[in-house]
Amino acid sequence: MTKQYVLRNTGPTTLRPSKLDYRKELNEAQYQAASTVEGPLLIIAGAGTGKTRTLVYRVAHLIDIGVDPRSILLLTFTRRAAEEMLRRASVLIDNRCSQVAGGTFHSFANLVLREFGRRINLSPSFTIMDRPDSEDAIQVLRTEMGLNNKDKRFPRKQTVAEIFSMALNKQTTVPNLIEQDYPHLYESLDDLLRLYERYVEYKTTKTLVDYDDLLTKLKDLLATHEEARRRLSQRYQFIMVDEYQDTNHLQARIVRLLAAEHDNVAVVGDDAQSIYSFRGANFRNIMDFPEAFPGTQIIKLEENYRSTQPILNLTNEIIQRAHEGYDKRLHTEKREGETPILVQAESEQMQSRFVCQKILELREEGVPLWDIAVLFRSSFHSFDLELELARHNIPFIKRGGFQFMETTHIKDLLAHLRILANPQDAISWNRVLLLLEGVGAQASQKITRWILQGNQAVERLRSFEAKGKIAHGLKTLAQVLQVAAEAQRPAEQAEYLMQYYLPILKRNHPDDHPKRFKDLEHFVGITERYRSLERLLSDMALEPPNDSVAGVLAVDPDEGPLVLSTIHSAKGLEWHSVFIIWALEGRFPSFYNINSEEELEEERRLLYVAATRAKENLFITYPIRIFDRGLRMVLSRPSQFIEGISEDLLEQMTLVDEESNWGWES
DNA sequence: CTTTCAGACCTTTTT
DNA sequence: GGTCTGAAAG
Repeated sequence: MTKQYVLRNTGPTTLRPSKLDYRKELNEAQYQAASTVEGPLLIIAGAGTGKTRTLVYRVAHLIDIGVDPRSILLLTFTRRAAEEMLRRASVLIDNRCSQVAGGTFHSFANLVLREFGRRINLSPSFTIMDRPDSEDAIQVLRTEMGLNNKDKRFPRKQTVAEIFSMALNKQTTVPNLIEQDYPHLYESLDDLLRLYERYVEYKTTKTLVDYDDLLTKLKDLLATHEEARRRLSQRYQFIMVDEYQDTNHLQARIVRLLAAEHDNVAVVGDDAQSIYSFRGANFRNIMDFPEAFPGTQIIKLEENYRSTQPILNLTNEIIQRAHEGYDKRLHTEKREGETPILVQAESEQMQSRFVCQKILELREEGVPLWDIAVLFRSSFHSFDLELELARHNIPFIKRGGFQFMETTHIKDLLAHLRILANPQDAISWNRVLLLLEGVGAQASQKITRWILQGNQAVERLRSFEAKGKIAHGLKTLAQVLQVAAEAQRPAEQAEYLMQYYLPILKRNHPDDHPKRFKDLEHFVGITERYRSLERLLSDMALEPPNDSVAGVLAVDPDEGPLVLSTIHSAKGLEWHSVFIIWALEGRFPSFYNINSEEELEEERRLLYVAATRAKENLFITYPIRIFDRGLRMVLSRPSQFIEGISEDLLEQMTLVDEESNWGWES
């Protein structure tokens, strides 16, 4: 058989004029952004200015002029965003769009490292640790090092994990970070540094990779292996990055290296919508882009197609009060519209009742539930509202905050699967062993060490000498893992392991195991979609299904549910009507983020992002005089971001309780 | 010595 | 609902 050499249609020489008739569909700036395909391009796109639309046309245009879809890389903030854009591009052109490489930086790093990891001594079968996994590892090492039974208090594992991660993402060192942001932990600095060293070593020996490693290792690969860099850069001839204001220096560096061969990079972002600095994101990345890429063309999209003028008047005012000067005033042709409304409620309960009642009214007026969203700063802010919605049988889904993948029982089941995929995964062994009766922290670590000393993990587990209950538990576990390993599909393995896990579930959660069981079944359902266990596990770590199961029981199957979301998870989305609840000083801005000007500015941008999600109606609500148990203080002032805004821009409203008129009744 | 259980405390935002 | 602590139980 003759060997074949595939000639690929990439590079500018094959470009031909586009047949796509998109000139009519885009305004001048959008058209420029979509059709400028070569060289570095910075698109500054205000909220609702058709940024996604522009990117969609850009992808379609590239393919239309003959670019091989496989040589296009579309980096977005979530995988769903990439999928959505490619779906829309497919409608414009054809299915070739599905061959475009797209996803988050982390998922892209995952793919590249599975392919090229060997070059930096990383086994391609590495397991991705999510944040709780990192915390578990830190916990194990801390106990091992005897750091928790000293007289001085050691920071909690979450804090430790956050410090380690932050140091990398903010491009600083642990000592510097402690000095700046955690001065109260200064006395633990030496221990933290030793722990950090152990943590790095631990991950390496166990073939574990955390979120930060994905980016760091990809950067290292590109920076130090010229051959890999050249191959990747030649493979991805046209690179696009969405939400560039929320990338950090590592990601910027990765983009720079990936584009080394051609400089064909288009980044899109809005400095006024940067809301991820807690993750090391820096909106100055946007400003610095032209320096990293000399000859950058800059295009600004300023016409808003989403919101009515009254909504824009308010959002312009909110961002105008920022100290960092964003020279941005969005305008729109959609002049008519309702003035946004500020609602003061007596109590949290009244706030929830108002939102429910108004939602039902909107629905009567013909606004579908799925086109309404309730947004909030922190995920627990919606707890009371969730109860109220349930009372009115209003179906909803909740996004952001604590996820279903992070619940104990799902993580337990997942740990069993992870052992099958990576028998070196000490974190999962530890978790799985702790579930056995009679096994605590000491025993589980001892057994884990024993297992990892050999190659045949399950055999090692069998040969561990134990007595009574423990011995029995280990035998059963070994047997179950062996049988599960022989199953073909991930779903069969998950189902089998779930059966084994059920008695443990009942024992550990006597009160609510039926509810948790439903979650497990739901999870097993998700695994049906996968043929490869490795792929399943990567996806669960990088792009977990992020809708909670709670509100899925829609009353009317034709009508999608109402959306409850943290503002962070609402990024890039839009709704007919938007409620922003808890606009209360201490909650929004969050009490934890009022210590510096930068933090406060980010909170303000967060409100800006939330308010610019609305197309027609915007309600901002707050309950007055609330005792916050967590903060142990009374919150009684509306958010500083909306205080003193003129009534022309934000109409004020107070709630009157119908029942209070019946005072004579009781 | 290790596990288990009861009670106190705290809860930002996410790949 | 989670984590951490201390004390009882194994």
